[in-house]
Amino acid sequence: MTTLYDVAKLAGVSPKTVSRVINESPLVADKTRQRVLKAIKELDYHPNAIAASLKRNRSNMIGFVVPYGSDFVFQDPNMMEQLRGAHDYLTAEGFELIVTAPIYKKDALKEAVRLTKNRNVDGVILYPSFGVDEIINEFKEKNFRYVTLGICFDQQKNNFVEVDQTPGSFLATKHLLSLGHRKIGLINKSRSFFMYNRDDLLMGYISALKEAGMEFNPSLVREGDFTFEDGYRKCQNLIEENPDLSALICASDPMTYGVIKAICDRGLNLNREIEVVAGDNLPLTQKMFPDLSSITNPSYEQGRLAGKMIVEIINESQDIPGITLKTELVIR
Amino acid sequence: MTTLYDVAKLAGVSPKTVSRVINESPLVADKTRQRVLKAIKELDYHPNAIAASLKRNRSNMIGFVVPYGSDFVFQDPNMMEQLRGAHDYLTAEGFELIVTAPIYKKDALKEAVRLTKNRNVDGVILYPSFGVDEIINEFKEKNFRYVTLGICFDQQKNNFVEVDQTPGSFLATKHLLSLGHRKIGLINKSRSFFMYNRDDLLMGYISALKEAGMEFNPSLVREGDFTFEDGYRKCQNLIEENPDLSALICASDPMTYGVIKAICDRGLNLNREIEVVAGDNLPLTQKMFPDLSSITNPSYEQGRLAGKMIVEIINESQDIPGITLKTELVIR
DNA sequence: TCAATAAACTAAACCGGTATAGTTAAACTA
DNA sequence: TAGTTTAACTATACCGGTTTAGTTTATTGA
Repeated sequence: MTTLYDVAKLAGVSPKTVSRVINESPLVADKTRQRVLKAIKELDYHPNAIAASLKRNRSNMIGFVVPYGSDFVFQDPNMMEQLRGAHDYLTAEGFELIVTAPIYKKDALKEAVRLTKNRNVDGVILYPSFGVDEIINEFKEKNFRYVTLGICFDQQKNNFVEVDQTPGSFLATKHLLSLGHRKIGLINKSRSFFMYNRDDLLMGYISALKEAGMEFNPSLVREGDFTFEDGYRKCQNLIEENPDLSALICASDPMTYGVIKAICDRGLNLNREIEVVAGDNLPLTQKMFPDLSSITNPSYEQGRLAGKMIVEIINESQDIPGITLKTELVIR
Repeated sequence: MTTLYDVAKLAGVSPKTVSRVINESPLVADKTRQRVLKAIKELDYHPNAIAASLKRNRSNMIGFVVPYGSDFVFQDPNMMEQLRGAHDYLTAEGFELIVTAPIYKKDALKEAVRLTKNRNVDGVILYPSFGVDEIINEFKEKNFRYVTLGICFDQQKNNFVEVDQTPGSFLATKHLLSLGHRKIGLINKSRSFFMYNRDDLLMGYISALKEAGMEFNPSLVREGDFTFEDGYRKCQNLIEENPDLSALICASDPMTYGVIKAICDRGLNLNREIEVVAGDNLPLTQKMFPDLSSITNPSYEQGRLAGKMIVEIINESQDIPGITLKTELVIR
């Protein structure tokens, strides 16, 4: 291993001067800089980030902690989009992304703490999940840096990037109503799943109905857990309880796939007999089912902004007001 | 920050003794250990992995480098499965996983080098891609640890976990032949895509034909780039050139989705008019198209074994013979 | 009983950078 | 010209662990 000292020796300067050259400090004369750069090249020197981290007390690493175990996460396209967004921003900014998916939901926050305390990550991006309140309190107390993908507790004002699904579901419902549909099902997200404390999707749905002077019928709504299987089940269930169902809005694309399968399995014609609005507008959905209207879900942007926000929080050493993104509707 | 010294002071022992307790060394008397553990608890002490890494010259971090940019990678289910396998093994073994997806293919290997030299990862898992020969040579020379997901160069004997697709495509072809199909299309993987130097999929296909006494017809074969779009295009193309095509084998599931779309778009009936064998047997495919036979692709296992192998290489400080997994066929 | 050995522990150097404080040389000011 | 300021650079402590070599205490053996 060649070290900074080897370079200093060869260039005939002090270690600090080499350090300055590496960090592009202006406090080095051009002649000296050239000499140091030459030595660096000659020795094929690469600075040791670990050593720098130790002294700087900053690792330039960000933890990305996802709950529910890897089999859920790495197969959930929305989480992958969020991860992708965070990855793209953070690597461009010189950060390394440590990804971890603890098997048990309740371990997710412990993981965030572990990464911060033991691994010295500069910050963590995490999902709302059970027991988050106390951990976030611990984070606040100890001045740990974090950004949550969604709101974790009622009074949270800072350090989150959430998606408000009201506009998308409002527009979707309105669109379906305008097409003449009167019995519109909704496969909502489960309230308990991420401890979401807002019921945006349902609110958008209800207010569109209200606007049209229609009554809200709870038997047209189901809560789903974001999986294919649950989309399938809940769709079957909805159709059985509401034989005159003619349209269906889904909270997520994996559930949409389940819904499509259920509709086909019942021998019904997708969109002709039951019109479906997809939940995320993922690329695969667009390609496989190009004539499905879809609520958009800005997962990639959410992840990107979470990356941006954590960097800001780190650099400015203070909390940042949360961001709320909005869903839209793509009519096809 | 409480440090090891604070603990040592409170417990009335030397720093080294605390270090021994942390690392579960047997060279500490039980009484002393208890005293130290009490002090650790009292001070809520967490060891600093960065400091330990610096002296140990080992970071317990593994780099996972994927080429082609994040939009491909995080949306390619097979890569995610490999990542998931590696994640599960490595985190269980106490390693952190740094994931990075450089935008340009050619940067993937530079990334691997950067992670090793600058970030001090203990090893990297990487994909075969262009220019890999020289980099692997550099890795060998400098004694860097690596495992490749596939074979990178002709003479590679060590440090890889690859999948031999011969058995799956042989069995798939045989199966289709046994059902009476005589014109069986193959959407192969592109040879140049990963610099695969073996043509296993094609070989399995050809040898099954040969066994059945049939002639190999190159116009039934297309190379695909693993995307939905290319599956769609190549399927259209195959059908146009071979109107009597009655069955089709796909090298991957995303391409299978494209194929299915193309078949439906032509008004043909999937499986009744053109029988399709899927390429990966991904969970989503199983759920969406439960009566599609499929070649299996042990991506998760491949990733897991890559994780296992890199740990072995690190611990034993020597190369490990490569592993070849085999595909199978699931008939549905 | 006392030397030899093993067990338990410690002091101080070290890993490879960065930060602090201080030094030297050149440039500027009155 | 002497005094002051600025630019460029250096010596050394430091980050928080681990390692090395050595010391003290307890145990064993003849």
